[in-house]
Amino acid sequence: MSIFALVDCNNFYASCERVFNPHLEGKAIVVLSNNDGCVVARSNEAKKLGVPMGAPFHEWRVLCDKKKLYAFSSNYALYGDMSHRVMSSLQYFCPEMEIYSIDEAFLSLDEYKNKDLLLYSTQIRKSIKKWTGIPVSIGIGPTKTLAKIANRVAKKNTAEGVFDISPLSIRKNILEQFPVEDIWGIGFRLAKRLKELNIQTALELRHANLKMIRTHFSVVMERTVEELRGISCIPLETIQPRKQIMSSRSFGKLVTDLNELEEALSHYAARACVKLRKQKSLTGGISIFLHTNHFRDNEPQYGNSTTYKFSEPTCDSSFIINAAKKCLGKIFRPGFRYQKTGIMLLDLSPQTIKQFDLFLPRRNKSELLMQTLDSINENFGKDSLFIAAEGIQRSWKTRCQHMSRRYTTCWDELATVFAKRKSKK
DNA sequence: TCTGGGGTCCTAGGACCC
DNA sequence: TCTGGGGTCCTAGGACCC
Repeated sequence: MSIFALVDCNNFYASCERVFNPHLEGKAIVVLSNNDGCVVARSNEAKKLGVPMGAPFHEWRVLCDKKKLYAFSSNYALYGDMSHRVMSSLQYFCPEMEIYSIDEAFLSLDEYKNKDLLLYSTQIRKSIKKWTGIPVSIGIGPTKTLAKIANRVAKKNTAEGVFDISPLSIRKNILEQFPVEDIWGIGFRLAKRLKELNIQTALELRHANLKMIRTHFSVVMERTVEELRGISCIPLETIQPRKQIMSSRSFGKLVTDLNELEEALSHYAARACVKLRKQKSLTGGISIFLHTNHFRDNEPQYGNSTTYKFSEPTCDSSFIINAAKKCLGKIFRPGFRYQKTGIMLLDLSPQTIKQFDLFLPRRNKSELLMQTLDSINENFGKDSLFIAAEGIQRSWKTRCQHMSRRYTTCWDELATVFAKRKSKK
C-alpha cells in the first residue's frame, strides 16, 4: 500500500507578506489578484472578518481605510521565490515529491513506512517554518484524495498542523463529517448532481455503487470513489512540460485604440514566449482573444477569438508577435471599450525534435537572438531589453497600488533592518 | 472607479480514412 | 427491401484545480 502526504502552505501569499513584515502578525491581511481586482488570499484574521475568497476588493476597501485590514497587490516575484525555498526544503526530507501548485506538494512516503510518520511530519513542518518562515500543514493518507482530506483536518482541527487518516478506525468518522463538495476533484456542479442522488458526504460517496457512478458521471468520479476507498488511482507525477502556455491581463483602464491593444498583446506574447523558451519548447500555433468588460451592462459588448497555425513550430518572439498582431487585426472592431486581451501558445513540442518547413527560408540567427534576449533579461532584470512592439508608455498596464518589495529577488528591494538606539538618560 | 490568471483532463461529435 | 464497420484525429465545451 502507498502512503502519500500533502504539504500545503497556510494562507501562502499572506504568509509570504508576513515573513518580511512581522508587524502584520495577528493582523487581517488580503492579497489581491492582478489589477487589484479580487481577493485571492486571506489570513485567518481576514477570514474571521468575513472577507470571502474572490470578493471584489472595492467592496472591502473601506476596512483598509480604517486600518482593520491590510491589502497587498500580488507580488509573484516574491511568492515564486518563497515557493522555491519551501519546495527545495521539502525535497531535503523526501526526494520523491510532486510540486502540485505554487503552495502545495505531494510526497511519497513509501520509503519511510518504518518511521513514525506523524513525528517525521512534525519535524518537516517545524523545519520549513524555521528555514523559510512559512507555516505548513501536512495530511497523510493511502491515496492523494485521502491525503487532501487529511490536510483539511490538519489545518482545521489540530494544533500540531499534522494529521494521518490512515488508521481505519478514525477514517470512517472523518469521512462521515466531510461534505462531498470539499472533496478534491468535486466542484460546485458535480456536488449538486451528487446531492440529487442523495450523496451528501465523503462516506456516502465511498459506499456508492461504482457502476451507478460510471453511468451518471465520468471516469474521473469513478477514480475519486476508488481513492476514497483507499485504492490509489492517481499516481505521483513528475514534472512535465506544459501543454499550453497562456498570457493575458485585464487592462488598468478600458482601451479603445487598436495600437494600444497591439502593444498590450505584443507584451503578453513576449511574456508567453519567455515561458516557452524556458521549458525548451516550440509552439505550433496560437490563439488570441479580446473582449469588453461584461460587468458593464450599459455598454455595448463584444468579444472574439481566433487561431493561427505556423507552418513550422517556432519560439521566436518577433515572429509570434507578428502573427498575434495579424490575428488581432482580424477580430478587432472599432467603437468598443476593451477590457482584456490575451494569447495562448498551443500545440507545444520539444525544441529537440523540430520539423522544418522545406519551403521556408532558414532563420538561423533567430535562435541566437532569442538566447541573447533571454540572458540579458535574466542578468539585468526583467524588461531590460524588449521588442519595440511591446510599447514604452504602456498606459494599459495593470494596477498594483499595494505592491510589497521583491525582498528576495531584487538587490534594490532587500529588507531594511533598523537598529533601535538606546535613548540617553 | 472597481469584478484574476493560468492550467488540466474528459467527452461527444464530426470529418475523414480504408 | 436493402445503405458497413472500425479506426483516428481534431475541436468545442464542460468540468475541475490553485
